[in-house]
Amino acid sequence: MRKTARGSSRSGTRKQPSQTRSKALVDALIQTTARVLLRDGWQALTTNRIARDAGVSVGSLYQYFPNKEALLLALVERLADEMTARLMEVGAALRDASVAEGIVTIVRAALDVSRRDAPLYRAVLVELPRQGALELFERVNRRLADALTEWLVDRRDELDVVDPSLTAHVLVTSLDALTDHALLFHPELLESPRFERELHALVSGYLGVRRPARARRSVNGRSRP
Amino acid sequence: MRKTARGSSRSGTRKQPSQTRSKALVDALIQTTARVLLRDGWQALTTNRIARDAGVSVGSLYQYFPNKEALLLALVERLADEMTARLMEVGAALRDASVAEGIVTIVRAALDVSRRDAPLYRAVLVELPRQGALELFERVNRRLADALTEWLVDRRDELDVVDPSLTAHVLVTSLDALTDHALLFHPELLESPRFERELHALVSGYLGVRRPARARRSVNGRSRP
Amino acid sequence: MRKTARGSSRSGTRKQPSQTRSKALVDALIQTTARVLLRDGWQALTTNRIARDAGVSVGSLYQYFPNKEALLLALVERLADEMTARLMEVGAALRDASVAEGIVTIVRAALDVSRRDAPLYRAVLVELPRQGALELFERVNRRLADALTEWLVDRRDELDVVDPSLTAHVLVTSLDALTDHALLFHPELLESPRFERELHALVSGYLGVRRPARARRSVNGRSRP
Amino acid sequence: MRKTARGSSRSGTRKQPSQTRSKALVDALIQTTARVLLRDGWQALTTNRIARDAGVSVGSLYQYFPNKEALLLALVERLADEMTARLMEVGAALRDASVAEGIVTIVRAALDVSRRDAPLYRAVLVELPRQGALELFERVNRRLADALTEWLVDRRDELDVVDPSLTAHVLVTSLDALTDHALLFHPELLESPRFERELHALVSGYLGVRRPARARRSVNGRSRP
DNA sequence: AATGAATGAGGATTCATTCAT
DNA sequence: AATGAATGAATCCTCATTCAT
Repeated sequence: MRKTARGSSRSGTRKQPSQTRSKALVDALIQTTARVLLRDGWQALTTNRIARDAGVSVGSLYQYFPNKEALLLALVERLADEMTARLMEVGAALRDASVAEGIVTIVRAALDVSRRDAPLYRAVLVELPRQGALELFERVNRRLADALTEWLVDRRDELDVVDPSLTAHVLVTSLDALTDHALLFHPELLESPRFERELHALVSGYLGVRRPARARRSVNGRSRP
Repeated sequence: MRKTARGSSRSGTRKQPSQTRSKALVDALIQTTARVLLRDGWQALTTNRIARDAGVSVGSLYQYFPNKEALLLALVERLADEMTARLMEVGAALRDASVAEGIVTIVRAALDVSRRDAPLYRAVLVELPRQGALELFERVNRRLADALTEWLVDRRDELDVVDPSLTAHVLVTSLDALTDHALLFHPELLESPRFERELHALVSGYLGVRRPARARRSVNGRSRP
Repeated sequence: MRKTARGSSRSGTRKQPSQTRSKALVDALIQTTARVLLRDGWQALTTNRIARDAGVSVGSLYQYFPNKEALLLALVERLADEMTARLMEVGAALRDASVAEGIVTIVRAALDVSRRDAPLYRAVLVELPRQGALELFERVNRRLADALTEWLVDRRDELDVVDPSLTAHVLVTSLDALTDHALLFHPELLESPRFERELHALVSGYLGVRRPARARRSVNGRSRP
Repeated sequence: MRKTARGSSRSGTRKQPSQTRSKALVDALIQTTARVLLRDGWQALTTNRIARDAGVSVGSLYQYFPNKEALLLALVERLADEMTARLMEVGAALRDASVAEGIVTIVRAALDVSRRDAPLYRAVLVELPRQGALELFERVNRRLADALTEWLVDRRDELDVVDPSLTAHVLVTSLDALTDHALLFHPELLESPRFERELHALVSGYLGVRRPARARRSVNGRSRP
């Protein structure tokens, strides 16, 4: 029967790669998927091509992924996991940060996450049409928002924040949306200090942290008289 | 031959639909494309299906569009044009608006544009994997940014703005990114006053306009009467 | 979606071949299916092979048959139709036949139907694993049984028949089963007078028509003293 | 490689399962084959599935069966063997049976054999497309025919039989064909006394044994006391 | 200009079979 | 002997595109 996938879970791997060998195979397949996507784009991304490039047979691919979609999802999942891991560090760094330091940390984190694996992340955002992928990235943001909320609560006195949870959400969403947007349409911005400065200003302004007028450009400077 | 288009121009209509009949046909095809995309999704969006639903033959479709991609692009183009038209009105309304009024206008415009044709816009964002489409939407933003730049220049005295063009760009990008993001992941936000309020706060803060009510502890704000 | 056939009827042709051209194509495909099945057997019966041998593209095949199964069913249907047509003639010939003539007619009909297209019929019986096919052949038998029932009723006085309908059914089923069996395991029997004679004896005996003892072999002879 | 078996003997087990363990394994595989065929049909009948359900590895399956076909054949063989065993008893019972008893015995035997394992037997008949299988069942019939021939010869005086061997063959073939047919198309008949009565009438008529009760108008029958 | 039947390369997926461990 | 991961040829079916009418 060609028509219906009879695999078990329909999304997710077909069998838990407990053995080392299997793990390596799954890894190779996901990485090859990324590579092919980057090198030759969406239309070159066929299961046969992936398998061949990964140095295995199609049969092996289907031993570990019930169908093509599952493989794609695994790629996205992996990307999301890496982002989450990096954001966990940000959360830790945030704990003892002053307001000024915190803002810098957050802005920098947003940029870093986008910069890292930027081309792949971009390809995934642009080329993969699937819904499920987007939800995974949402989860990543939720993680960061939680860490940020905590930080905002701790600095309630110094900041113009009424609802920390909402504010955190808006901040994360904004930064995510802005960096994603930059990644898609103005990749060069991700490397531009000017862009970082503007993000800084946006966050500062939103949080009610004003630097002296006419001195906006000194991001991190001690206020001049 | 599937992958390689041997048609002439590769993007844009194959012939200018000068006759009324042709124009109507092109319209019907684009609208049908939208309808099919909305009703049955990306997978159902085949040229044969579109032609049939539009009441014409595939041959006719290919008389006016060199290939499928061109048809998709035409749909996106039409959407972008409608947005631009609406933003032109915003630009006009902006001319004589005070700072406070302007901010409201801009925020509202961003939301309105996303809300209008939200399902179709969403479908296009989520389902169409093509690169070209995104660039079209960029053009729309550029239009708004220009109008906004002018407005910022005129109100230079009242605002904490050094580089109006850059500020306009960041504002437009932010709002666009935020509303797109909301459209994709939290459609309900587009209808929520809370979301509008936060966008408002973001813009105000970024422009250095403090709203007194909320300024529990305005670090450096000069409260205005 | 590759998995589910989205064709309309799932069994039967995808579109009514109203045009002459289409009819010819459908015919060619069915005949080619038969030819391939006969020449190279079940495993050679792939859609691509059939299309190629029929001198058309696979695409065309799928224009007229929603899937492989439908094509196979069409072949069986055609065979069943031809049998039915031939049996209609038998029904007519039966009307005015005497008891003795009728028995000869029926036995001969059973053999004729099996002999005609015997190899194809055999291939279909042996090789096509599908259920639906079998039901079609059942319909054919029902037709013959009806004609036979009428005949039995008309000759009630001369025959040892209590329930004509049941008797007709048993007769038809027996003859069908016996000839099918012969077709499958002893094809040579279909051409053997001996076999015909035995069928004759079976039917005669079942109907209570006894020929003089020790003279059983004279099938059609006028009884000798 | 799918189509071409490169195994040694092509039919029959690869090695004689001399050890108990091996015997058990072969048994398990055949039984599992039957179970899968019954539960999930022809399509689910893959070697991997069979092995898994039987609790062994595919490798082990191929240790004892050179290819899939051999396994299927073994299943059919087992079924045929069981039938043969049962028919041996019939042959014994026949020895001392009177004409009337013998007819009852034979008819009943035909029905019994079909009824036993009816679902599996049916599945094998309907679903297994292989040629070889059918020949096995032929062997079974030959066995019964031999026993029947002997019986006919012994009762030559009481019966209107010229060629016992041929008559036996026709009888066995008829009964087999009729019960198989019933199994496939009217399974309920196998349990119906009416059907048994008709088979009885068929055999009696064929053998020239008239039942007085029904002989409303026996054309030429010599009524026996 | 319009039609829509025809095309056919290409894609996802299966499964009998092998062979290194 | 047993395992089961790996193989890959082969299958069914799709759909963008063409072109004879």
